[in-house]
Amino acid sequence: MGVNCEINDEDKVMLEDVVGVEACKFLMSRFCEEFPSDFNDTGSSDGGMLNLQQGLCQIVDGSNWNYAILWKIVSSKKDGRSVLIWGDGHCQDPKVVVAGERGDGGEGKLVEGNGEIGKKDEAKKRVLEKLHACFRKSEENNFVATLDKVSDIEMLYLTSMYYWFWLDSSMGPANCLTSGRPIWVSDGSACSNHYQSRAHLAKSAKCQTVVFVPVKAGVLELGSIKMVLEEQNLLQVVKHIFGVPQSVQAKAFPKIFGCELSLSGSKPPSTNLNFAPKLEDDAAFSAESHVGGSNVGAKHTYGSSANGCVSEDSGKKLVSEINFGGLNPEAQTPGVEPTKEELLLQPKPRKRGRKPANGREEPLNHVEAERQRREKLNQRFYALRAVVPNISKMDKASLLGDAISYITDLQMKVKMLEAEKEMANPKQKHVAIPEIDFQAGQDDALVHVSFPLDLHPASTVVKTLRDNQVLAPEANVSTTDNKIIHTFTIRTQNGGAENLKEKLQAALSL
Amino acid sequence: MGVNCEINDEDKVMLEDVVGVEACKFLMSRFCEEFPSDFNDTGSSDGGMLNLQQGLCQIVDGSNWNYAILWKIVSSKKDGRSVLIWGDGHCQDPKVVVAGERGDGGEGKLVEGNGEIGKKDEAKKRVLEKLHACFRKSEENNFVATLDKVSDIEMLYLTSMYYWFWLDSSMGPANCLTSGRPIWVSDGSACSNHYQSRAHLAKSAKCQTVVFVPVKAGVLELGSIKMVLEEQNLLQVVKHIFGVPQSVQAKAFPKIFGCELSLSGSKPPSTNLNFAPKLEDDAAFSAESHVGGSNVGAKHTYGSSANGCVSEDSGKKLVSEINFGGLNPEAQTPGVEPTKEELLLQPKPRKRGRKPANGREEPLNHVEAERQRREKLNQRFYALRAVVPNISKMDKASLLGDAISYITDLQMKVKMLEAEKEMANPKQKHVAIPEIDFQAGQDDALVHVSFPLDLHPASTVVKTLRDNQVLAPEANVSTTDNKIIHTFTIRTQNGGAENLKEKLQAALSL
DNA sequence: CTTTACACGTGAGAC
DNA sequence: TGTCTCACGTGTAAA
Repeated sequence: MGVNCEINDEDKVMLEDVVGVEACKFLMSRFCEEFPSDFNDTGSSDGGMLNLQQGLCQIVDGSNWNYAILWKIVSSKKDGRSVLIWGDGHCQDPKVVVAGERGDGGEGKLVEGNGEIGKKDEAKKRVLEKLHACFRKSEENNFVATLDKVSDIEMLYLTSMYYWFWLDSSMGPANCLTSGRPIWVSDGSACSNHYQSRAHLAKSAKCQTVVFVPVKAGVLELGSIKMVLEEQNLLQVVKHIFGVPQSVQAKAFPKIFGCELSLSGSKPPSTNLNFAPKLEDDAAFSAESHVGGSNVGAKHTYGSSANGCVSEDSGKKLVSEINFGGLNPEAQTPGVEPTKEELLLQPKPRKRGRKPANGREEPLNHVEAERQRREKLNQRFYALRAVVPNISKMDKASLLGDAISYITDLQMKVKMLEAEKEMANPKQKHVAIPEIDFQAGQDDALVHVSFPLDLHPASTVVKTLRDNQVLAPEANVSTTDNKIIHTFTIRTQNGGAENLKEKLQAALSL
Repeated sequence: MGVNCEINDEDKVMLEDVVGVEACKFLMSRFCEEFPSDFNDTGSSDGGMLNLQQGLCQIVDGSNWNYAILWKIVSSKKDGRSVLIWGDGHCQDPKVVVAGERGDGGEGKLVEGNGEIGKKDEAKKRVLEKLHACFRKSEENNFVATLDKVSDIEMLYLTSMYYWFWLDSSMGPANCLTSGRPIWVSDGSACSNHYQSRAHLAKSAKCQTVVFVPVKAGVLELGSIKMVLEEQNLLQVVKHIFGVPQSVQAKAFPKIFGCELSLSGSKPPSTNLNFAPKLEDDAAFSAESHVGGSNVGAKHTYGSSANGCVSEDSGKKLVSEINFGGLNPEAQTPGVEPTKEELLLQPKPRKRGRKPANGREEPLNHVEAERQRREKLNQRFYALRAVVPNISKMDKASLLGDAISYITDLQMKVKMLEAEKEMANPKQKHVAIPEIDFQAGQDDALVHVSFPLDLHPASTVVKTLRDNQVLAPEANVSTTDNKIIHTFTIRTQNGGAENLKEKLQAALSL
């Protein structure tokens, strides 16, 4: 198509309008930066999914999820810095199903396509074309042209294609990877924090739930416009399909260990100072040594980044970072034996980054369990907040109160509606036909059936005729296969019946 | 009436049936005990409400409350023991409004009275008459005879009239008085605990909320069949109308102080032992000295009976004992000066029953405030539990999850029902009359109106006729004022139309 | 024994 | 400044 990769002011305004100011800024900066082309694909080097697309479909199709994106972790050949890039994805929203892959673009399958493409859709398409032109090599075919209509979910999904992240964020996929723990957010406003610059797109798409799961190749992102509650089951499935990250923690981010340490004790400043020397050792250890096969990363799961690194952000309260099945064996099964490698490499520091209070090991898991319990509970609170409208105040008690009155309101509403329904339905066939008179003659019979006028479908006709002083006390009814035809023979001679046809039609169309 | 005050076995069975086994037992025991007639009316001695009834009406009428009872505290002239007796009350349920006062019985105003008095109502009336005969002096007129129908709420209310309590209970009005704190329970099952032997009556009346508020003259009890959430506003109003108790704590119940102490520290047993000696002093102090005018009772509010005395009862979790406006000035305004009397009488023990951690006073109120916050939150949880059906597990997280899915379910239900309603209503008048044919002649016109058979009220008739191989392709319709009469002339000669009348009636009554 | 859920006292941030 | 809410670590009790 005739779209070049220069972005003029007009383009920028359109871009800002469609993807939001932040995303525009982000994408412009990405455009200015050199695209990281010198990265090793660390994920696929040791046997990643043969067919990512298949796995993604398995997760998304027929589920509540509207899209899945696999952010692939790759590391620079030069300095070893890691970056998350678009690996693959799958999108499915109520109306449109699109599957896209980075290499060959994507094929848009249109389920519903009315010819009318709104102004906004046109803008979306132009933005996608522009992005494609700017970020993709020219030999890649432009799949955008094949799309008729771009839903908001699709827009979020397709724009994400041009994203890539350094692992320096305390939010979103990067944080998921560095913390090594899944992030499950099912509150719209909290989602925004994790969509970061994609927040505007996510909001437009009405995304209510976003989940990041650390997997072997990087991070799997799932999004839904529904509110999907935290579900360990799904995490297990994801783990099964996409594998578990070998070494969860990032290779060169001692910062997060610092963060983890800073929240270890109940008084962060002092304990942080006390444990600072150990931090360096540990960071060096995990930066250099890959202990293959065993879950060394589990050692770092105690310090939740939701409590540490994100601490200055108000969004911390809205985030649940849950434990990931068997990913954290120490927390799940506390008495587990450390592996040989662990014993070899760390003979002394049994629990890093966390003061065991009195030297004994037991309360540690207790603390962690309690932390998780709290997080789960909070997650439910945020979820509740999402489904209850008219929250008076933001505190929990008010929320519960509002939820209760909302529920009782709904119950009443349902009761009333159902009562109405019950009243309406049988009345039509029951109350409407109370009077039947059967006069049997010799060879024939007369059946009189009497209906209340109001409930009779012909009532509007009769009433309209009466309103116009037209007398039609009698009518003939003939029944065909599936129709009943009332034939009213009326006198129109004494005037007042002008435009009667129009009046009837008007009355009937009400 | 011809009801004597002897209770035979038959009476007892009826009594048990109507008021429940417990209430029957309680009332029988009360009947055997001598009614406390030698009590001082401590409440009215220092200027109680001039017109209690007025205040009770003010609280109940037009509100969600179905009844209000003022339990008056009176103390024995002999031994100083206190008892709560029926002071006054006001009852208002959806159907019946009754106001009763102890002295002159009560006047029953019947709003709705259909002449049909059921067997159960008869039993209720007989029970009330029996109770009246047993407990009231003969000169009091029997108001029961004036009642036509006794609702369950009324039954609870009227039976309560014959109740009186020693202050030795950890539940209900007695506990409210001894603890000096309002009790607000808006969970049906938890209500039972506080209704004590009246539980069966309360359950029959479907009482969902019961509130006890300590007031000047004793304890105000409010009950509602609705779930009414804790509301400080109401407590303030009650306080304003009925006044604040002068000396909240009971005169001779060191037991509750012991209870209060037992829960003071985080390790009940040890602290309880440590503070046991002090207990005796304090108990003696408050038993002997009436410090008029100041809120000495506030000293005792830390030990909440909901946490202490009731501890072995599972109902403890279902009870909220909340702070009562200015009733607990220390908790509300921490820096308040102790009164002279307090300083004189207790020079040393600053905060009884609670170790101030580090000697400073500030965290104490903090602790209390937090306690209240927790209780409030829990109260909401129990309330939520009450309105959400199908609770899978009893823990909070599951409760919230269930509530959320219940809400979404309800929302969907409402949406569907409303959609159905929208679909059904216009369809009846809109889709049913799509075809109208107007043939205007010279002096007359023919109006053909055609309906789908299924939506026509006469369809059952037509179908029934068809099913019986009766041909009636034509019928005559005549319209009267508010009826439409279809007259079908049918041939019945070729048989198969036997019992046609019955068949028609059967089809129409479906 | 472990697991799980809860309430408590406490420090901290928000207003 | 106090007041209110929250999250945290801890003790405890039931499963």
